[in-house]
Amino acid sequence: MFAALGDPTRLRLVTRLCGGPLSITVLSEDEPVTRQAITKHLEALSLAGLVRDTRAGRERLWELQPKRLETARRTLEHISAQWDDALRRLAEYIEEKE
Amino acid sequence: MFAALGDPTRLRLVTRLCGGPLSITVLSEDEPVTRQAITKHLEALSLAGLVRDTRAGRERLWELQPKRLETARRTLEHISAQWDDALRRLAEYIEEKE
DNA sequence: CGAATGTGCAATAAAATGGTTGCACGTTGG
DNA sequence: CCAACGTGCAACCATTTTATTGCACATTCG
Repeated sequence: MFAALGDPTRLRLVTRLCGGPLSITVLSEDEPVTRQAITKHLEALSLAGLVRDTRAGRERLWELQPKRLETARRTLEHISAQWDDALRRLAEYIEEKE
Repeated sequence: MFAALGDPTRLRLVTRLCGGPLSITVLSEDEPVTRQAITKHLEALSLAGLVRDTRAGRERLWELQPKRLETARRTLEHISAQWDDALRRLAEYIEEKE
């Protein structure tokens, strides 16, 4: 999932989808790459569980699926917390030594 | 930075560094790839501002630099928040319509 | 109906990525 | 001192990723 958000184009797509569902063509308009490239990026995001698509006539609408964002956030929090612990232990160790 | 955390080996390195600074050789011992590969991963993490290195004699110690993790977390929070807003607006819109 | 629109699929090309080997160089400890 | 250890650097290879082009298919609207 971090890999999915790691591409600048995909991160941009995610932020644009914050405003609500959009079609492939609309998403392509403000990007410097072709529609097909955008499709592949959306499929990558879908594989990571970050977005999902709905068919509406001849359009394919993509929308955010923010549950996975929560898990990513928790992972980062976990790492931060562990690091804080490590720092605390290190401080205690130094104090003990002196 | 999401790209930096996107590689499984690098994410593993980050979690291992939660316990405190470690040298390249030590980090390589539990990984299936060569020391040089680990070096490249550490440099990628360094470029993203996630870790930093200190020289200690002939060793090079790497440690976490968790400030950037905070900004990443905030980014995810921001995206989640925007999405919540969008959902709320959508709900209001539908209600208004009926 | 027929043209325009929105999309899907396949082949391909170019670039980035992840990994390796081989060797050189500084540091440390007996 | 010198052998072992920890690291740096460069060349190189394979795979994956990113993006393109060309064409086909379905849907909508005048």
